[in-house]
Amino acid sequence: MEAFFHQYLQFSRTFTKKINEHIADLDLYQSQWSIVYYLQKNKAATLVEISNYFQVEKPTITRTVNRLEDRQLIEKVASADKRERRIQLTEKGLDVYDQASAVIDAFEKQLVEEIPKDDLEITFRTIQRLLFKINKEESV
Amino acid sequence: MEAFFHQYLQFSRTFTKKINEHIADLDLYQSQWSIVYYLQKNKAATLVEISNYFQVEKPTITRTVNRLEDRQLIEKVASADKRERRIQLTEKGLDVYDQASAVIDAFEKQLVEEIPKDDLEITFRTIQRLLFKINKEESV
DNA sequence: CATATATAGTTACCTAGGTAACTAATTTTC
DNA sequence: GAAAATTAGTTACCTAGGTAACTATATATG
Repeated sequence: MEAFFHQYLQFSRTFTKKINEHIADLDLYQSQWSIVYYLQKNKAATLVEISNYFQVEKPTITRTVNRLEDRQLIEKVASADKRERRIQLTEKGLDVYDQASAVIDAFEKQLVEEIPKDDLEITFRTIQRLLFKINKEESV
Repeated sequence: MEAFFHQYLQFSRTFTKKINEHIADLDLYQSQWSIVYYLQKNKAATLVEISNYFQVEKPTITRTVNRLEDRQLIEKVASADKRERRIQLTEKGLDVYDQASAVIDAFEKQLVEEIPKDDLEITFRTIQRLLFKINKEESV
């Protein structure tokens, strides 16, 4: 079973690295892209919503969002709750989304193109089950 | 297809986090564990051998190996080639291996126990194919 | 054999994940 | 309605991935 998880992490590292290479022209990184992607799909969101969606801790999200804000890819949205930091894509952010989206879609499609649909579905479902199981684990 | 890779990375993050929690008592981290594991299986190795095996860049390996050396879990092995830094586990390192190995084996087994063997095999093979494909990608 | 090239490893610095401890605002509870 | 508890986000600092540029040694080549 060691080999299974070893290989799993191997692909994860390589995949992230390649995504980074593909969007380097846009001065974007994979983790930044994932937030841009989320904001395009969800229009506006708080940091906690993003944190929950990706199951990534808040400080990590804070930092990445700050970088997107520095680059003016996102902007603040008014909110009744003063604790919240609600954000959305700017015009520039949408533009970057469009460009990155094309590159990444092509990359991902090309990656899976020769793999049988059934195998991909089983793989997806298996990872889903692993994810469900690992999330049920009590925190040690 | 976005969902596929999104979920893939999700599990990867959570898995690493849980491994870290499980071996925190041993003052070990997942990446340190992976090198300890490699050295137990391969007796002695150079940093380049480790770097190639995990497909992780040399500076990352240097740093992690330094931490293992600081903790006296590894030691230098004589080498004819003066450029090389050949290392192996110390007694203490072997002891930590035994302890971590037990914890991690149990964790991984429990994670996959309810998943059909066939599904795991297909998943393994599919990731293997993805890995092969992504490694063939010319560097952008 | 002297020079050029390749290889092993390190240093400096970037992004990205984590935890712990904190502030400020909101919600619950008494 | 005041005090307590919860929630949103930040700061500081840890490990872990990356690239670029470097040193030192070993190997190839003319």
